[in-house]
Amino acid sequence: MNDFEKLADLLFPDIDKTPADYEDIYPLRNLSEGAKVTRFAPSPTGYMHIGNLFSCLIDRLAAATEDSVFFLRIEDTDKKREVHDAIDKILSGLAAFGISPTEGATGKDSEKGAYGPYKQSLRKDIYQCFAKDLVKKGFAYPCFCTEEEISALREAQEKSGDNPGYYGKFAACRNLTLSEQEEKIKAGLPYTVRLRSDGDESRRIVVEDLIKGKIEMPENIQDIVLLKTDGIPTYHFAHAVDDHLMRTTHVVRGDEWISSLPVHIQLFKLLGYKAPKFAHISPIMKLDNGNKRKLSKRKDPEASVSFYAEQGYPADGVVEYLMTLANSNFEDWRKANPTLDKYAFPFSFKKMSTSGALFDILKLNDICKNIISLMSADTVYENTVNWAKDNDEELYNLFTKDEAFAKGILAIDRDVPKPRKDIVNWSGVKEYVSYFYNELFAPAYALPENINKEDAVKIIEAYKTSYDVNDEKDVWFNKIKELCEPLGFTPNVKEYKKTPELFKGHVGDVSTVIRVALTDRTNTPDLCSIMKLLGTQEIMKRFDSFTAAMKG
RNA sequence: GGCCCGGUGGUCAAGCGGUCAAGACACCGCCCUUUCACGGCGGUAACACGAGUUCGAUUCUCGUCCGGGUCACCA
Repeated sequence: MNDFEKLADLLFPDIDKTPADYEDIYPLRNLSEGAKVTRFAPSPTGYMHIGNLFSCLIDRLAAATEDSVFFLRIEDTDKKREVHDAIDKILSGLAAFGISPTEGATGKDSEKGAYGPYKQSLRKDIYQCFAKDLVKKGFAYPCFCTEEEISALREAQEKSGDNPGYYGKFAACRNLTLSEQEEKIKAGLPYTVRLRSDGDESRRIVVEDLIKGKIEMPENIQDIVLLKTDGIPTYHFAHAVDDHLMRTTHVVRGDEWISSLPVHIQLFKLLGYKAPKFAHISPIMKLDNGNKRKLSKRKDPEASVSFYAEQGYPADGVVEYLMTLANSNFEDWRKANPTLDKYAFPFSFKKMSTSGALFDILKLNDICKNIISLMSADTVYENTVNWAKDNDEELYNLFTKDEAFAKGILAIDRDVPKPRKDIVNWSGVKEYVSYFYNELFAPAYALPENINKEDAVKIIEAYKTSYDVNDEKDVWFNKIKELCEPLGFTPNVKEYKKTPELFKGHVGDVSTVIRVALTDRTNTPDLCSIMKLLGTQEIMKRFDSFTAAMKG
């Protein structure tokens, strides 16, 4: 037994499995040609960033074939940041956007799949086994430096102009003798397990990134921490071990990870495994004082996926917007296939942008408008009620009190070849329907400048006598036209445009008066439909209030 | 500062040595029209800069500038 082997046993006396054992426990997956294994691996902080959703969506999109695997792994290696029901939050967050992993964590203490456990905190023995193996081979060693010593080292390096870090001649614990190590361990000193880097700064690694293309960087020379003092691995080590054992084929992650690629490549090499393919995605940015920056958890509410739920954005709209950011040809595809499932879209890593896109809420709005315009009134109703239940009690009560009435409002100019696109999100529904409900209707009656109050009163008084709620649209409109001439208006818009000096206005102005009297707006959807919904009694009541207000 | 990545209209972006430099959102105008919306038609607007390579550069190379990321016992 050599010194490395003795050290390994000293460090990990209880670990008796070998990496080969785990090879047998987690065999190669039986995948057909073209199938991929992707994973979403968040840390359970209880917060889901729009960028998390984005990369998760890419994972889902990449794992498109029938037997592809898309699993959820919980990276709970930092106990300081862990939040209580974070896993359920992640799961319900994904579910809200219609994404469900095919394997991995399914709840706080549950999971499915043969490559688990999928919670890193449950895999301690596995990491230690691989760490032990590395120690045995001389690729890792215990480091007894304290945090104070490490930060003192960094300060000294900053002063001397050396690159900061624990490496080469600065790696104090790198060349401890076995007896020195043994002494410290027996004294109970806490230690981390560090990589004994065999990297050489003058050599370069080359990675063919699926999105960015060829990435070339100097080899890693840092003796990075593999296992923290509590025996739990750092991200780097867990990533290499897990993604190998779980047989991940494609690692999709934010491009802030590119800088640690040399470490990861080195780890896979030292462990003796083939590295997966990498796809590093650009962050979603925002313009701030003329500068681009990543959407920030602290400063930007729209950075959190919960923002979109609170605002009542349809989940599909958010996902489809993200898809246009992923592959801009998605828009064309959607136009050509308006009803196909979005996951039928032929996603391509190559078509992903290499630079960070600015988040454009206007574009999101447009996509959502289109999606909602294609929904049936019933669907819009259901979604609005669901949203209002948690976010707008007044709207919820109004809508559920008379379901048919609410659906009637939403049905106006819907289910036609060219539906209206007024609704961007469910929080906007209230404003859209407000004049239908007396609880929300507080008219100020702002008439357009070209119509005076006296004429307005005359129009309404005349119209009151002829209106019949049973009139169909053409009869209804003819009655409004008939109002025109006796009052000095013309039913003929073209005639008015030719000789405006002969008239007080045209039929459009007359309708506007009726519209204002009834809705206090100059712009609304089809007035005839609105009036049928309001009913004769309410109409007459509103006409009276209007004329009273005009006279008073 | 070291190391990476990036830079086409206001935004998202096609492009991959020869194009009048697509399209979408936003904006403006016109048409349709009882209002608004929808829809249709049209418009304003871009290859960061400087050298090279080439008959020819948005496209290839180098440099400059600008932006972003990263340099933890966080992921």
